[in-house]
Amino acid sequence: MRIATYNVNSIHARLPSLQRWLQETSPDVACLQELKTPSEKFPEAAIRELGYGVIWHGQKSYNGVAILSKGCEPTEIRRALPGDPEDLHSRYIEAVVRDVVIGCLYLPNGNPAPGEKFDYKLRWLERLRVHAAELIGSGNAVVLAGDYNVIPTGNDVYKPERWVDDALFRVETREAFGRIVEQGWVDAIRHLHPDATIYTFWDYFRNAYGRDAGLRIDHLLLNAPALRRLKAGGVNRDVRGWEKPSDHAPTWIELED
DNA sequence: ATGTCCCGCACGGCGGGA
Repeated sequence: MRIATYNVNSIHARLPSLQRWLQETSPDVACLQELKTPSEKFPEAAIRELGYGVIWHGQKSYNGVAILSKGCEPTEIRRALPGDPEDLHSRYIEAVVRDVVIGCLYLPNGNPAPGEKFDYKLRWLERLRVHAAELIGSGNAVVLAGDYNVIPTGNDVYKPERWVDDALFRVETREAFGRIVEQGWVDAIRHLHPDATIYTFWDYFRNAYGRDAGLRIDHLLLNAPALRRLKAGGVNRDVRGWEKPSDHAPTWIELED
C-alpha cells in the first residue's frame, strides 16, 4: 500500500501534473495540500476518472486538503484539527483507507517570525500534539502525512545557517515538532534513509531546483503498527522538474498490505 | 533585498501569501 503526500500549490494550476503523476506512480493513497480552491470548484470528476475515491476540504484562495484513495472511498473521520473551533483554515482532513488511519495536514508556514502568524503556527503544532497523542495508541496503523512546514534538523536544508530565523527552522518550531515525535512517532523518510540528503521542496526563486537548494518539509509520521509494515519510501523529485511544477515534490512510503 | 508562482479581483496589473 503506497501512501503519498503532495503539496500541489493550486489544484487547478497543477491538474495536468497531478493526473500524470497519479497515472505514472499509481499511489494507493494521495494526500494533497494547498488546493487553493473553494470546495465547490474542486475537480472531483477529473480525479474520479483516474479511478480514485476522494474527500476534500477546500477554501477560497488559500489552504485546502484532500485524500484520494485508489479504487475505494476514503471513510472520513474529521475535517478539522480539534482544539480551536474558531480556526476556519482548511488545513486538516482525516480518513480511514482500508485498515490505515490517514491524517492529511497542511501546517501553517508561520512567517514572518516572530509575529501573529508564528504564534498561530505554534498553537497549531500544539493542537496537533494533543490530537496525535489520541491517535497513536488507537490500535490502528496511523500515518500523519503532509506539508509540515518544519525543517526537522540541519541535515534537512541546503544551508541551515541561512534559515535559523525562519519560521520553518526556528528553535521553537523544531522543539514543538520534537514534542510530537517523542510520543513515539517515526519520521518514515529519515528512518529509511538516515544519512541521505533528501529534499521535498525547492522554492521558485534563484533556480533553487537546478542548484538543489531544497528543504525537507513534507513528512510522513508513523505510529508503531504502521512502522512495522514500512517497506520503502522516497521522493518523486523529478516531478519538481516537470513543466509548470509545484514548488513541492510528492513524497511517498510503501506499507505491507 | 532579491527572486517566482498562484490567488482574487475583474481585464490590468497589484496586493497577499508562500
